[in-house]
Amino acid sequence: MNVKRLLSARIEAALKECGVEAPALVKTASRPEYGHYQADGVMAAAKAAKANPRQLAVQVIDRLDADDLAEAVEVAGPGFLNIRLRDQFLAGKLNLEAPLIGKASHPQTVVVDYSCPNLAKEMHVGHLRSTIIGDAVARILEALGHQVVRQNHVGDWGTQFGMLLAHFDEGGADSETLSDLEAYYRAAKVRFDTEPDFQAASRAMVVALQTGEAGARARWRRLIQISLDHCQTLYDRLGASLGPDDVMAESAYNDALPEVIEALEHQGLLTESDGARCVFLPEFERKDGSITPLIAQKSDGAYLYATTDLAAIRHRAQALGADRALYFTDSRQAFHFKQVFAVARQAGFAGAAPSLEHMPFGAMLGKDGKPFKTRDGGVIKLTALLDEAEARAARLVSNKNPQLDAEEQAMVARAVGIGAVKYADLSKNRTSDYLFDWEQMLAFEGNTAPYLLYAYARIQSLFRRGEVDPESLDGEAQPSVDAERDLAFVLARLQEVVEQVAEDGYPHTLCAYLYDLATKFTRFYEQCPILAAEGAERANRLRFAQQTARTLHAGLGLLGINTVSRM
RNA sequence: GCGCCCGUAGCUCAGCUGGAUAGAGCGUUGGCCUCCGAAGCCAAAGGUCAUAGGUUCGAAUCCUAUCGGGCGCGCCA
Repeated sequence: MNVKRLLSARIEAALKECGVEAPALVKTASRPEYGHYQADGVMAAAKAAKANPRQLAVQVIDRLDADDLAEAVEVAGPGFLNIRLRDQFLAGKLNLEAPLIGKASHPQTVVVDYSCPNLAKEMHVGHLRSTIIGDAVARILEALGHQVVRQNHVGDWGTQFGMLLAHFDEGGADSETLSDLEAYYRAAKVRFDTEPDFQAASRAMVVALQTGEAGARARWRRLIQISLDHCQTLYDRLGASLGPDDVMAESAYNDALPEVIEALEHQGLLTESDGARCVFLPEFERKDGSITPLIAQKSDGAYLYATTDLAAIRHRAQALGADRALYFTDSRQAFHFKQVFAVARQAGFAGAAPSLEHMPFGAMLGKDGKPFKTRDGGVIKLTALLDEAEARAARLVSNKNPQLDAEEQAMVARAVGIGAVKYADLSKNRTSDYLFDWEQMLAFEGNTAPYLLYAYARIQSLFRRGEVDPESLDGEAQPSVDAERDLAFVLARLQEVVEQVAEDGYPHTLCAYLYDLATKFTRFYEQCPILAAEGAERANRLRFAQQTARTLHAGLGLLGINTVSRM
């Protein structure tokens, strides 16, 4: 149950009885001495109603029906409502047999467009953000009972494939030597830039591909399959919930592109400009009175990615029946999507639904604050990053826990290393630019995945040592001392945090929540002996431990991070 | 030139539709392992929230300008 929403509803009802319709603006209290939640909406409501905020606050409390959940609701300062929850109410949220996450009352169909690498190249660190953040949001939406349709809109079409296929064709490589896709791409690029004959062959190959010439098509299929397999290996290694069925490549829309143009034409949206067919929407007017066009078809007749994106929107709205379509791409494409979304609405490709939401993320910068590149101007391959992460974690594990057998050490190193990389990315606000730093990305202390995994492992260790079967624990955890109350309050907030992320697509709030949880648990653990306690107290503290373990496991699971019982 | 995003502690970042004394991690300093795992805990130092105005009972948050950074802006994706 979403406690925040429950409180908001109660307070808004009370406000309404006072003759004011206004949002309650409930948030977790800014300071612990203010209680659990605070409602700031009364002040704004009083302002709008030209009433005295403190007087209105008193009236709201008089009419507030919250005795079942709050032990105290008080007016403070200029008109804050401070709310302290009852221990009993918190305990009711901490039932070991109840599901941790409640389903949405109105399940939606949500398309999540993420990862989307270009198949001409190897996946590199730049693909992490879309893949990891999109995956977390997809999992979260699913956990809330929404129907999620993953769409891996991979780039498998366009001029650069002509180059690769020509290289393929001229004996520059065969499928066996494609194990290093990046090197293969670079080799082809060098030839393209230096050999006129090769350049001509490349262009011819594009034409052959587009006209459906059988040989070219066959080679193209082989090439993208190799690349897709490479991606899948990385998805599996990363623990991304993407599979072959989620691939909806650009080329899949090829047949729909003429229809898109036709539809635009039919609605009088197309204008020819310098030979290209464009859509000029008044909302994209510049200061000088000209309009930034969306180019739907080039002067040579070729289509562009805007056209493909329009076709994709039509597919998502009409064939997939999406209520929402979320796009996890970098923020440089913000204007592109703004245009495409506007044109899609105008053309009727999307009606009232789906809501089209670009979920942008910032650029990756180097330590110097400049756009990130390696010394030779290249990029760091994803494989290399994950190798390094696992190697560092393996050293640490063998150091800290040498008694684990080799197989378990390797398993733990994977969980810790991969988890650290993912968490480093997930824990930051996605919209800000991202500073790539090995040390920071592979840190194992402080607010990191290993810290959360460690808290979880300690709980499992506790159960082992106490010979407690956590599955056999049942009932509610009852808080009675402050360390327990603090822990209980965090545990009770999972639902509201998860719902928040489903709405706005910012998984870093879930990370912050889990870190807070692990911190509160560790304090509880330091202050409240569990196994040394006796009888009902011991049983109760074991319930806190188990509820924490369940929440950590579920929360990390939503982020796509696996827990380990020993590390 | 126009547009979008950003500027918070030495470093990396939070700060939720304006709200109470701006918070974490790393790093630094000092404590804590005969005590359920020290990848941990406790404590301390550290901030004119880029700058200058404005709106407001109240501004890191909203508005304007300036400085600084990143990114976009008709036939790449």
